[in-house]
Amino acid sequence: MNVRVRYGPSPTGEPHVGNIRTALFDWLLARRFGGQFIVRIEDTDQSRAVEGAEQLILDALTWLGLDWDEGPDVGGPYAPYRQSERLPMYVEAARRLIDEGKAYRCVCSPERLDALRKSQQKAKQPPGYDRRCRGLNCSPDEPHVVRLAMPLEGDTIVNDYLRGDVSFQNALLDDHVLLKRDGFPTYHLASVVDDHHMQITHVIRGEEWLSSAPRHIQTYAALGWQEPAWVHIPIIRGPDKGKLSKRHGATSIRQYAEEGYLPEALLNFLALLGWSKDETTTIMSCAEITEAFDLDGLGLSSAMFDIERLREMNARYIRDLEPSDFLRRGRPHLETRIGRTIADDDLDRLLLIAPAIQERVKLLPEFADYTDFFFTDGPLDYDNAELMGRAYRNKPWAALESVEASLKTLRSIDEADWTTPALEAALRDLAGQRGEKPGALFTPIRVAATGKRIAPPLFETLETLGRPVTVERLNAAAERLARPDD
RNA sequence: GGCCCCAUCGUCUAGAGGCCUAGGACGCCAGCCUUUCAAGCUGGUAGCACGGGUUCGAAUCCCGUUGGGGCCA
Repeated sequence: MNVRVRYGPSPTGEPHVGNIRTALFDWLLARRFGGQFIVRIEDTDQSRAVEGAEQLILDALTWLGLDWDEGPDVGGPYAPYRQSERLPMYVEAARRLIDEGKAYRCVCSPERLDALRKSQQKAKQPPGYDRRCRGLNCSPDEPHVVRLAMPLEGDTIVNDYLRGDVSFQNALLDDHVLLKRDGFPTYHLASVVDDHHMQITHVIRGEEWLSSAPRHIQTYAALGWQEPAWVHIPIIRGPDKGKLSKRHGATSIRQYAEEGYLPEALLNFLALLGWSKDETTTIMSCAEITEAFDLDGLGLSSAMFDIERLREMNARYIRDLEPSDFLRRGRPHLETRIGRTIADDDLDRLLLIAPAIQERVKLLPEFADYTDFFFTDGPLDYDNAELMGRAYRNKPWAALESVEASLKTLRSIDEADWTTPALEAALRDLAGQRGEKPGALFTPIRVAATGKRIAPPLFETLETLGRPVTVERLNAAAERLARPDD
C-alpha cells in the first residue's frame, strides 16, 4: 500500500492531545506501511497566526518521537511546506476554475452577506450564500472573493474509509469561498490543492470535517483530480462530553511533558483512544504499536479523555523504566526542588533505592518528594508530632527513649556493615527486644532521617544516606524531643 | 433549527449471527502482604440505551425512538 499522509497544523498555538492524536495516526500509518509522513503548516489565516507556534508544534512532535519525512524545516520534493508560501498555486487553481466556469468571482459586500444571513435567519431558512454573483462574471478589478459553483441538485457521496458512503444533498450546500478578498485561500481550497500536489493518499482528520468533505470532493471533481481516501476519525471528548478544546480540558503536549508524563506513556495512551490491537493488550511500545497499527482497528465512536487512566499508564511506564534511566528523567525535577545541579556520580548514589521510588512515583515531579532529603545539608523541616507518630502520640519522653535506643543500635553498626540487610536485622532485633511493633520503632527513625512521614523504604534509605548523616539526623531528632516545642 | 455522525461496565475497549453465563484494562470495593506510602497478589462490583422486525438463533443485520456529539448558523 502506497501511503503519503500529512499533518496540517495551524500555527495558532501549541498542539494539544486532540490534534496531536491525528498526527499520531498519520505517523503510524506511514511507518507501518513504509510511506511518508509530511508536516504542512496551514497558516493561511493571518489574523490567527501566533509567533513561534510552528516551532512549538515541531517540538511537540519531536518529544513524542514522531519524525517527519517532509516538512517546513527539512523541505522535501514538494516544498515549500508552508501554505503562506504556496499562494501562487491556489491562485492558479482558482483562476483555472473560473476560466472553466466552475468557480466565479463574487463582489457581494460583507454588509450584504450579513443582511442576507439575518433575513434568512428571520425567515427560518437555511443560511448560505444566495449565489447572486454566479453567472454574472464580476470584474476582477473590484474587491472580490472566489466561490466554487457547487452542483445545484443531486447528492455528493463521501466515501469515508471508516463509515462507508455518507451522502449529502447538494441543494443544501452553498457556494463556499475558495479564495478570500486578501487573496489567501480558505482551508477548503488550500488543503485540496496541497493534498493533490503533494500526492497525499489518505486524508486523516477529525470527524468535525466530515460535513465539509462534500465541498472538498466537489473541488477535486471541478479540478479533475482524483480524490484521496477520506479517514474521518472520531473526536476526543473532554470531561464535559463535548469536543476537547482549549477551553475544555485540552492540555498542550508541552504541559504534559512539564507535569511529568513520559512521552512513551502519552503515545501509548493516545493510540488507544480510538484504536485497539486486540482484546487484551494495553501496554505497547511504540514499535509494537507501529507494527500492529491498521486503519481497520479504528473505532467510530468518540472517546473521552480520561486523565486518570493516563496517570496510571504513566505510573506503569515509570515502574518499567531502567533505574538509571529513571534517575535521569527525574533529575531535572529534583534539581528544581533543591535549587542546584546534580552530577551523574551523585545521582547514581540513588541506584540502590531507585526501584523502590519508581513504584511510588506516578508523575515525574514526585521524584523530588522521595529524594530531596538525600541532598539536604541543613536541619530537616518537620515537627515533633510527625516524629512521634501514632505509637508515641503525645509521649515525647517515650519517643525520645525509642530514638535513643535506635541511635545506640545504629552506632553499634560499623561503617563497613552499613548495608540494608544488616540495618534491617539490627533494627528488627531491637524492636523485638523492646517488645514493640516494628512500625512504632521505625516511624521516628524515618521522620528523623527524611523529614517526612511518607518516604521510600527505611533500610535502603539509611544505607543510601550513609552512617554519618543518619546518626547526625537521629541526634538532631533526639535533641528536639528532649526540648519540647515552645 | 437544518444536515451529518455515533451508541457494550463510571472510563478506554474486545466482540464483524451461534465460541457470550458478554472478555480485557483503568477506577472503585474487600481481603492478603506490610516499616510509612506504594507496588504486588486474590476476589468482587458494574455494561450490550429502548421498541419493533429478520432469523432456528442477535451485542452483532434492518427500521424506528431516545440519547450523545459534530458542522452550519
